[in-house]
Amino acid sequence: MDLAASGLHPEDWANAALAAIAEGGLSAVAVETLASRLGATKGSFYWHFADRAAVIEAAVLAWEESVKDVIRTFAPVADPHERLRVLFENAFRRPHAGKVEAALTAEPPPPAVAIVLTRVTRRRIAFIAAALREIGFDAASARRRALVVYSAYLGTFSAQQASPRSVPRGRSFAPYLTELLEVLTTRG
Amino acid sequence: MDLAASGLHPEDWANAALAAIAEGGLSAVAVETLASRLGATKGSFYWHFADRAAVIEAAVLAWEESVKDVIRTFAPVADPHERLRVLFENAFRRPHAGKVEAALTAEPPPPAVAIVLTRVTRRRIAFIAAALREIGFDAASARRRALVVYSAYLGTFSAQQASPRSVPRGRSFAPYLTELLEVLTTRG
DNA sequence: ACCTGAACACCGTTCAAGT
DNA sequence: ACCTGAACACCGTTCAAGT
Repeated sequence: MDLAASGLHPEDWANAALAAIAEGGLSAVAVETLASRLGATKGSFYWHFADRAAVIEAAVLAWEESVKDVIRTFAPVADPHERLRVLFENAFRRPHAGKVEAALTAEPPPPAVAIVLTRVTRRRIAFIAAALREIGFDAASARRRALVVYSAYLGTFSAQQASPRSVPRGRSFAPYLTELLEVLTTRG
Repeated sequence: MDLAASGLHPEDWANAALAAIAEGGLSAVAVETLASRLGATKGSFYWHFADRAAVIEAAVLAWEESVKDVIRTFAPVADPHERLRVLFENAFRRPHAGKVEAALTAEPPPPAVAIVLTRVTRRRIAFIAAALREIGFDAASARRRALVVYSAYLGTFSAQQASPRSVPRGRSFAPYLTELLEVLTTRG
């Protein structure tokens, strides 16, 4: 395929930026790197975007769409326990799982990014809280537990990054996830 | 106090760098910013440190010492439930709680930083796991739960950063922490 | 409309010169 | 031993010029 074919679209830059964030964090979003990866020059980049911050915002919007897709995919699962399990199994299977979230929460983000990040976070917590209400928790404790579940989800990636050997991987991950969900979604 | 008094020590730079990380993430560690904050010049910085990475490493080592202090402070608490509660209450009270962890896990850190980060992570998980064993969990499930607890701890900061209004703050934080610890440290 | 390549600004880094 | 200030390199950004 001819990546350097004339006619690069903004989405091409945004996707390249999103991939860079997932692999190396925000600091990996370098205009020159993106350009050479797409077979273009820095000047071309500045035709499509005002600055580096703009392509990061576009990348984050693309990320939001992928999150919506995931939620749309798993929302139809009837059993709420099962719904949460497949949701998290899917999430943890991805090679760069949690990298975008980590990159965006590492330092105070620019306002445009913060807005998207907040939207995604609320949508996810609401999705988990809804499942917990179906399980039988009242609204208030469903919200509190949803936050614990989501925090444990985010934090597991951080812990994995911080000390890979401390976090179960591959074959031994399933029992860990089972216990995590059992503990957090069982009514006391 | 005369910050610009001649005789800046490496710890001065390291502490300034650690404060910068806590406030604005790794990208806030700018040699020129540190220098002007200490009333010195960039040239002075490069007398004490080989490069920017070196002061970041020194900052992370200072952070590790503060973590050790915290553990030393709370280790004597006899009741393991109480020990965990005061540990987390203390952690969440700090203004820049979780910022260093977030900054260091946002992207693959340089090897020297990764080593310290792993050390701190393992020490913390071991400390929590020990409390869970005292509570009555067997070694294997104490380790699994300790990881969930620590992940929830880290992730709560991320969620807070991502969507402040989604996370209880101030007066309403105590009940959230109570539920979190109750759920995670109660034997099924 | 879309892209190139050269130029400039900023900050990390070096270093000769000062005390 | 410790620091300054000027110089250089790198990457974000601009822009005149090309197709």
